[in-house]
Amino acid sequence: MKFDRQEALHQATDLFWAKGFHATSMRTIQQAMDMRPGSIYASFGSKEALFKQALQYYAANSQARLAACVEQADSPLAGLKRFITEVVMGCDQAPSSMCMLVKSITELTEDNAELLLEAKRLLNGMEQAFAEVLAQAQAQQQLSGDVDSTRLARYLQMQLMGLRAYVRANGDAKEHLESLIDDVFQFPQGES
Amino acid sequence: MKFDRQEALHQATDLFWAKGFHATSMRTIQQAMDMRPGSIYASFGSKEALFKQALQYYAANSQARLAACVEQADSPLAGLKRFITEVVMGCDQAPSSMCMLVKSITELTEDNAELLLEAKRLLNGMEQAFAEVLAQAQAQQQLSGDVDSTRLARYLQMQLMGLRAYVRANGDAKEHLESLIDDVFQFPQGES
DNA sequence: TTATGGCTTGAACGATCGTTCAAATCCAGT
DNA sequence: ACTGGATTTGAACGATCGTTCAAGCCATAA
Repeated sequence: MKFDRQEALHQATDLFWAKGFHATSMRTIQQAMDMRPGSIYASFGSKEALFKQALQYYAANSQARLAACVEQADSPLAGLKRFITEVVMGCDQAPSSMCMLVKSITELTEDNAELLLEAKRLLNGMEQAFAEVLAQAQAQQQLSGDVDSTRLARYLQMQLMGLRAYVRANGDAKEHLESLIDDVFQFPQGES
Repeated sequence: MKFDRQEALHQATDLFWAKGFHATSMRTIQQAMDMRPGSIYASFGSKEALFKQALQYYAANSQARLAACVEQADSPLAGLKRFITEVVMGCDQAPSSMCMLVKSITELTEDNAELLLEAKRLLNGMEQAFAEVLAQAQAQQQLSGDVDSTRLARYLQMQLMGLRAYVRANGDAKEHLESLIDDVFQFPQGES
């Protein structure tokens, strides 16, 4: 039976996502992966390197899910809304209700500067993906071309961060989520 | 020279705030407090107990600063806006740009259930303080009485979470902060 | 069957973790 | 100056941390 690198990385990602970088020990990772330390270090290098690859794995997955939503839906905007709804409504079944990238940026300091930078970089990639979908919506006249799609994406990202953090802090807010999502999708039209 | 419990707790709070619970070791706390382990354990009990008291110290401070803003300002709403502006604009000089309560709720899991619960409880207290200020504004007819001040406070808290998390993830967003704060203060007037 | 080369194993390393406690120190009351 | 109780000290504990590596295992080629 050959060792499945992808599956092992998936297990590590879920663990890191749930417990964070510092609270996850290599011993629990060894258990979750069903691998011995030597093999893990041969495949992934170190705990930091493994975490970095987990971040990348997570980000790639997220972007793929956004792309799938947009492709399946009738319009870019409907796809985006569906993605956000799925993320927010389903986040109590995920390893953590928070985005793993945001959670990592929250936890990490300059003591792990490289990991912090990578998480920021990947989160920026998500924001750009949002911006591209919004630009698509503008190209199809589903959204006014007056507003800057980059600024809209930034606004959207901030709202999503607030939403998920709030759910994490106060889980019984699920009753209000749909109306909050509707609020978020009434984009601000003001200048600046 | 008598040992200053308040000052020691302040140092510990800033350290926990900056680095989080798991990444802060008792040894660095001993250094920051300039105290030996025996004294710390005699005064605070354990690392968990110390962290809990740090959370309470932080929350009390935050509520006091909100109260001071409201008292100094011309109106409750102006005070609230001033508080939020101060928090958001000054958060790059604080130990962390994130609220310590939110950061703790993000980091902690059921492995430290008691700390997680306490952080949620204290954050809820902040939300209630917001709601009280908003109710004051309604009583003075500065804000429409049609909307539920509790719901408005929840919305405000979520926006503030998003704002600070976004600043943490993308520090060069400060140019957009004022307009974002203005957006936040155009409360949603829709039903439920 | 045997030799070879790469992968897996798990005991063990030094460092650091949170925590304890006997000894040293301090200070108020006589 | 002396004493007694409270406080402070810092060495040391067992546990666990991330990591290493010699030894064992197994599939393939001769």
